[in-house]
Amino acid sequence: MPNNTLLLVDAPNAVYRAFFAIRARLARADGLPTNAIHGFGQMLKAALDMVQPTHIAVAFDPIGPSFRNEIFPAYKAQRPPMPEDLQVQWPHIFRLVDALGIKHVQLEMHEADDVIATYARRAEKEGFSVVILSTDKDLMQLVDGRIVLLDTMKQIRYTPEVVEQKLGVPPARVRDLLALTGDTSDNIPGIPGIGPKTAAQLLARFGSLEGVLAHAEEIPQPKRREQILAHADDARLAYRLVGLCEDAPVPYALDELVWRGPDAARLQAFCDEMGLKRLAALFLGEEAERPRTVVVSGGTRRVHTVRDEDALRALVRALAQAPRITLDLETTSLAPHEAEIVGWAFSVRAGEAWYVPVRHTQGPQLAPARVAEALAPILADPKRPKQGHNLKYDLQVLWNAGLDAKGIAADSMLLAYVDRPGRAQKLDDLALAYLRERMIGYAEVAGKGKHEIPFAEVPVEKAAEYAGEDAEVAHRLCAMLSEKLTREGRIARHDDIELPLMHVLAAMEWTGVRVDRARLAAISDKLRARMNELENEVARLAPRPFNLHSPKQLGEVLFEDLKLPGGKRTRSGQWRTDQETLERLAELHPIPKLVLEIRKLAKLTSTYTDKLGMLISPKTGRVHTNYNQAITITGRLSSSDPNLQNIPIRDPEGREIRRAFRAEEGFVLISADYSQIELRLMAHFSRDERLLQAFAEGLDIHAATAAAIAGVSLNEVDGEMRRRAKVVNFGILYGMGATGLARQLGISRSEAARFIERYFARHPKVRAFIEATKKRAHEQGYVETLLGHRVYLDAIHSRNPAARAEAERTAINAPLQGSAADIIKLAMIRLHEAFQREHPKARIILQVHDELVVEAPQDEAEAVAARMKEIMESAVKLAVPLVVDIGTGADWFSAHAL
DNA sequence: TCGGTACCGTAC
DNA sequence: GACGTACGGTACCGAG
Repeated sequence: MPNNTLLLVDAPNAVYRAFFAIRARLARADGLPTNAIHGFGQMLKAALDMVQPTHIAVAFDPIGPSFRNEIFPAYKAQRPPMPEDLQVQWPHIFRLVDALGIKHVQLEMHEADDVIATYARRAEKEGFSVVILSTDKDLMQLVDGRIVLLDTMKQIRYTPEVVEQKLGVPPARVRDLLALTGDTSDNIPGIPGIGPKTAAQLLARFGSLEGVLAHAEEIPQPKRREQILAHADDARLAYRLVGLCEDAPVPYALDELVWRGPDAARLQAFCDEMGLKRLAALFLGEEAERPRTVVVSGGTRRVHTVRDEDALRALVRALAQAPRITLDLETTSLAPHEAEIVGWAFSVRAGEAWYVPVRHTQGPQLAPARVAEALAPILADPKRPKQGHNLKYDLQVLWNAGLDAKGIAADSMLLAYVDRPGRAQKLDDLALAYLRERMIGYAEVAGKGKHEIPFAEVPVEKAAEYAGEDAEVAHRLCAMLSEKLTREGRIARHDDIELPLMHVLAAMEWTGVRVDRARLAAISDKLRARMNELENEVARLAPRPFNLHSPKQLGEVLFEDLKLPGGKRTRSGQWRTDQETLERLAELHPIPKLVLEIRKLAKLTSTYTDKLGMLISPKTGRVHTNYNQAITITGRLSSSDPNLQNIPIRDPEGREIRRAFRAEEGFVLISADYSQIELRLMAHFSRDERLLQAFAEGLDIHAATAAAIAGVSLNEVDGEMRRRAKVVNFGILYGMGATGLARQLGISRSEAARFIERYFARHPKVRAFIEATKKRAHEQGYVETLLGHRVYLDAIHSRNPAARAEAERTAINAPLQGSAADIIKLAMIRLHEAFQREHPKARIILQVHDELVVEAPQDEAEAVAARMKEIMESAVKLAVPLVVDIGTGADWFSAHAL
C-alpha cells in the first residue's frame, strides 16, 4: 500500500472554535443560527485543501458520560453549559459531515480524543501520514514524525519541534506536563501553583511525572515542594485522565475512511436548506479540481482529476509550459488495435500528476473526442518532449485513436534496460529498485483473475490515484535515469539505438503480418487426424492405459512396466523421456517412436497452428506480435503473443506453417538474413587470421573449419566432416566443452577433446579472445557488445564452480550474440527510415534475430530487396564482410533464399 | 480456480 | 550435469 494521509477532525474542538470565531449573526431566514455550521465547514475545507487527505474521519464526544467520569466523577463537571445557539446547530453538523461523504464517529464512554488517538495510531502503523484538525493540548501527546496537529485558523502545523517550542516539552512528555498543571476547563486538578513553565522546568530536570514525584524532596522552593508532595495523588489522577485511550471500539476499519469526495446532490440540498450558499460554492464550485494527495518518500503527490473544461484548460496550460511531459494511458485492452483510452495520466514535475477520465462507467467526465482534440496539438508537436514507460504501447494506442505523438525523448523502460539489462523492467520494479517506493499494484485497483473488472469500471478516484502514480513515478524515473546515463556517458545507447528502434518496433507491431487462417486450419486438421491414429496405436500397444503427454506416466510405462533398459532420471528423480532418450529406445519398442511423432504433432498444433489462428486480429486479419525490447540479457529482442521468432523451419512438416504467413495481394515478402553473423563477429573480435581469411574469401565457413581441423585441403572435406565442424563452430560460440561436443556428435569424450584442441591449435586467436573475454568479465563484472550493450555477470565471482562456469560461458557468448543484435537493430532503424523516404508502401514486418522480413509492393520488390541488402550489409564496418542472403516470395516459406 | 514448477521442444 | 539466448505448451501439485 502507498503511504496515504488520514485527516482526523476533532469536532468538539473545531465546532466550538468556529462558533466563537464567527461573530456575525449568520442565520437562516427562520432564525436558526448557522455560524458554527458555516465556520466548521470552512475550516474543514481549508484543512482538506491543506492536507489533501486520502482518508478522513470526524470524531465527536459521547452524548452521555465517558470512562473518565467513572475514574473521576467531577470530570468536566464545572463546564458551563453549551450555548443554546450552538446546541441547535449541533445536529446539522452531523448532517454536513455526512453530506460531505465523510464518516463521523461518536462512541459511548469514549471522547473524540480517544477516537482520534485510536485511528491515529492504527494509521501510523499502516504507514499513513496523519493530520489532526485540533488545537487541543491533550492531543499533542500523539504528535511524532508521522502525526501532526493542524490549526487552520492560525495556519500552524504542530510537529514535534513546534510542540516542544510551544509547551517546553517534547510530545512524549505532554501527558506528564498536563498532569502536573491540571486543566481547569476540564476540572482536572493537577498541582496548585504549577503552571506550564514550571512543569516544563521540572520535567526537564526529572524526566517524567514519576521522576518529579520521586524527587520532590530535592526541590529547593519549600512551597512548591510541599504542594507537590501534598497533591501527588491528584497529579497521578490527572495523569490517568489526560491519557488517551488508543484502542477505543471504533466502528470503521481504516480502509472505510477513504474519502471519495462530497455527495454533491446531498450537499447541495443541505446547503439550500440551511441557506449556506457560500459553503455550497466552496465545496461544489471546485468539485472538478480536487487533487488527491498521497505521501511518497520525500514528499506528497497531488493528483488532479480533470473533469471539466476549466480543468482541461489548466492541464493544457501546464503541459504547454512543461520542459518534459510524462504520459501514461489507461485502456480497455493490452492489444493496441482493440484498446480504447479510458483515461489519460500526465506528470510534468515530481509530486504532481493529472488524470483525465474519459471512458469510466461512472462519474462526470469530458467526452473522449474533446480531450483528444485538446491534447492533439501538444502530442503532435515534436518540440514538446514526451516521455513515459513502455511508450511503444501508448504510441500504438494513440494511433488507434487517430492521434500521433512526436518528440518522444525518453522511455524509462529502455533507460533502465540500458542501465542494467536483465533485471525486471516493469514500472513497479523500477520504482522499488531506483526510488525505493512500493507502488499500487494493478490488482489492488482492478482485482485479478475472475474478480478482475475492466479498468473503465474502477472508480475514478481510485483510477486517478493509480494512473497518476504511474505517470508521476515514470516522470521521476526518466529524469533520474537520463541523468545517470548521461553522467556515465552511456545515454547514446538509449538515444541513438533503443529509442529509435522503439518507433520501428511500434510500426512493425501495428502493421502485423497477414496469416492465412484457412491454411492453418487445414494443416491443423491434417496433423490432428494423424495424431489421433498414432495415439490409438500407442493405446493398443501399451501394457495399460496412460497419458502419453505426461512425462511422468510415460517414464513409468517405458521403464517400469515395459522394463526398457538404460533409463536415466532427471534431477528431480523422474524418468527422463526427452527426444534423445526416446530415439535410443526406438529400436527396442514401437511406443517411443510413436510418442516422438505424437509429440511433434502435438507441438505443432498446440503451439503453432491453433494458437496462431486464435491470435489473428478480427479487425486487421493479421497477427500483431509483441516485440519485447527490454527482456533479454544479451540485447536481443524477444517476441510473444504469439512468439513469431520460433516458427518451425528445420522440420519439413513444421516448415509448412510458414506458408500461412502471406503477403497482401499485390505485395511480396522479402526475407533477408545475415549469413553466419556470430562467427563473423568472432573473426572480427578475435582477429584470427584463418577465420578472417575464410570470410574474406567467401568460403563455406563450416567446410573451411573442417579442413582446418583435419589439416586437409578444402576439396577433401566430405559431408560428415563438414557436419562435425559445424557443430564445433556453434559449440565455440556457446562455450561448449568436450563432454558436450561428445554428446552432440556421438563420439567419445577424448575424441571430442582432440577435436577442440585441434580447433584451437588452428585458431589460436579464438582461444586468446575467449580467455581475454573471461578475464575481462572477472575484472569488471560485465562484458560489452560492439555498440555498448552491457551484460552483467553477477555469478562470475560465485564460489559455486558450476555457476561460475555458466557465467563464463555467458560472457563468451553475450558479446557475439549481443553484437549481432546491435547490428540488426541499427539496420532496422536505417531501413525503416529509408523506406519512409523511398518506399513508403514497404514495411518491415518480422525480425527473427538475424533475419528481417519485409512486405513490399510487387513492383518495387527488386528495388526494395537491393536496398535491404545494401543497408543491412553496411550497418557496421567489421574486419570481415557482412553478407546478407535474400529471397522473395508470396509467403514466408517461399521467401527463404535457397 | 489459481499460481508455480518440471519437463519438453521450437527458434536463432 | 556437461551449450548460449528466448517463449510457451502440458502435466502436476499445493494453496485458497
